[in-house]
Amino acid sequence: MADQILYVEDDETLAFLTNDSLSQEGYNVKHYMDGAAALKAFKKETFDLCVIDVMLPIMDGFSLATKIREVNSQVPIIFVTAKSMKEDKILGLQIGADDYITKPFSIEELILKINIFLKRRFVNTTENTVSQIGKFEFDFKNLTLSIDEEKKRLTQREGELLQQLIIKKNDIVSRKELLERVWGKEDYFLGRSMDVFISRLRKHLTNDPNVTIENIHGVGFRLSA
Amino acid sequence: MADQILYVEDDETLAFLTNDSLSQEGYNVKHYMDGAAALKAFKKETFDLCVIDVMLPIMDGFSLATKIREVNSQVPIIFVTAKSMKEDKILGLQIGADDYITKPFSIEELILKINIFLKRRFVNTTENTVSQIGKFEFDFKNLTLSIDEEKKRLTQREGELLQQLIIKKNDIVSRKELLERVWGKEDYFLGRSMDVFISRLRKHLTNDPNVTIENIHGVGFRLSA
DNA sequence: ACATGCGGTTAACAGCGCATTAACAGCATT
DNA sequence: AATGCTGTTAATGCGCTGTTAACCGCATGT
Repeated sequence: MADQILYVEDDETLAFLTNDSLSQEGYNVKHYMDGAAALKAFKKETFDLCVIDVMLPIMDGFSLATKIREVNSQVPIIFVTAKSMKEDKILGLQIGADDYITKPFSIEELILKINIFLKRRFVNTTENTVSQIGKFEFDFKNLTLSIDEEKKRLTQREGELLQQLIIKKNDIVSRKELLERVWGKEDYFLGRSMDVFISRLRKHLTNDPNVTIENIHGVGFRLSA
Repeated sequence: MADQILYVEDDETLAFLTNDSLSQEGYNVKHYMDGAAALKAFKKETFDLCVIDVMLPIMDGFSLATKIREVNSQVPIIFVTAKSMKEDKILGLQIGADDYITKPFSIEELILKINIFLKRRFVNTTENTVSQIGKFEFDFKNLTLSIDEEKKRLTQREGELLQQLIIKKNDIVSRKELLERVWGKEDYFLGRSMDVFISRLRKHLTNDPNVTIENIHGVGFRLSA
């Protein structure tokens, strides 16, 4: 799911360019020409980050930020200031902006700033680590494998290996790839070690006969559900 | 308790001025002339934030940041770059810097950036001072743990550790994360120290058998209720 | 200056978990 | 049939964990 960005800018040419670049970066950008429209949108949808120009018709950027903060005290806000004016910066940051960028700015710099906040948030929020595999529910973060109200605990290695197999569910994963991703390197003994773990995983997965780990001779394994 | 800032800068005049301003702001600034000295200090003491010049003798700012990240993946790092060099910025931010500032910078701007991070951290830890955990009621601010009209007093460290476990109730928290959040950094002895505290917490929590701190071998702990 | 108490750290040891290794049986491919 | 690959179980041993107790620094009180 792409991160949704609220972008408020009245200069149409700049907005078009920025919107384009951010979209190419993989963000879902919603652009508004004035603060009132932006605020209305913010109240209806959820945004992961806001980029707001300070100089705006109808409602200026600071007022908009204040209104946004009333609804949401967490969402990161980045201000775009027309000139380098120290007082404005301070005012904006006190309102609860998290950063600002001065026109003219390079699009790379803006992307960097956006990434900083979205990366940080990603660390804080609980990543979706639960995958469904047949009748099982596997929680990678908590290393649990559940089926029919029964919950098993896996070890770290078991979990990592299962995770790798699930990522390529119904596809073959080569021994080499598994070894590198789970153990970091490959040699003969680690290979045998992995076989032991495959064996244990199979035992863990017996409760749903539709879920199987099959061996592809000389190549690797395939988890199918 | 004043926030402690690690400041690495080889230009003595600039360092003196900055140090002075930050001290007046109420920060406890420790200044080092080179990366090696700074790293040594970082490993010995706890810092709430780092301000690092990129151009340094002996060990450059990026290398220093990398080393710091090995010990502590959480502490905010602000880079000071001599020129506006895009590649360097990107490199620095990928290493795990949280922001950067370009020379020459106004001291107000630096203070603003510092405040953003320290304020943010503050916001995260102060909300929700009373939490319910099983039959217990834990008041983080007052460091009290109550059950059935019986009230126990916890120590500061016990409280912080319990708080971190409660925040991720029913989820695994890694040893690394606990160490960084409660002790500010990680090493072998602090790890053992933490085990002692886990042991003490378990003793405090015996009155409700449904509340347990379980160990996830080689990973961390999980408080379940 | 000397006790006292408190809280956090370090030391020491017991115990256990789990990845690895070994060993052997069975299977696939040639 | 021969060879290499895989499945499984069991043994081994390292490293992680639980716990008690001693220790140390610091603040407070006498």
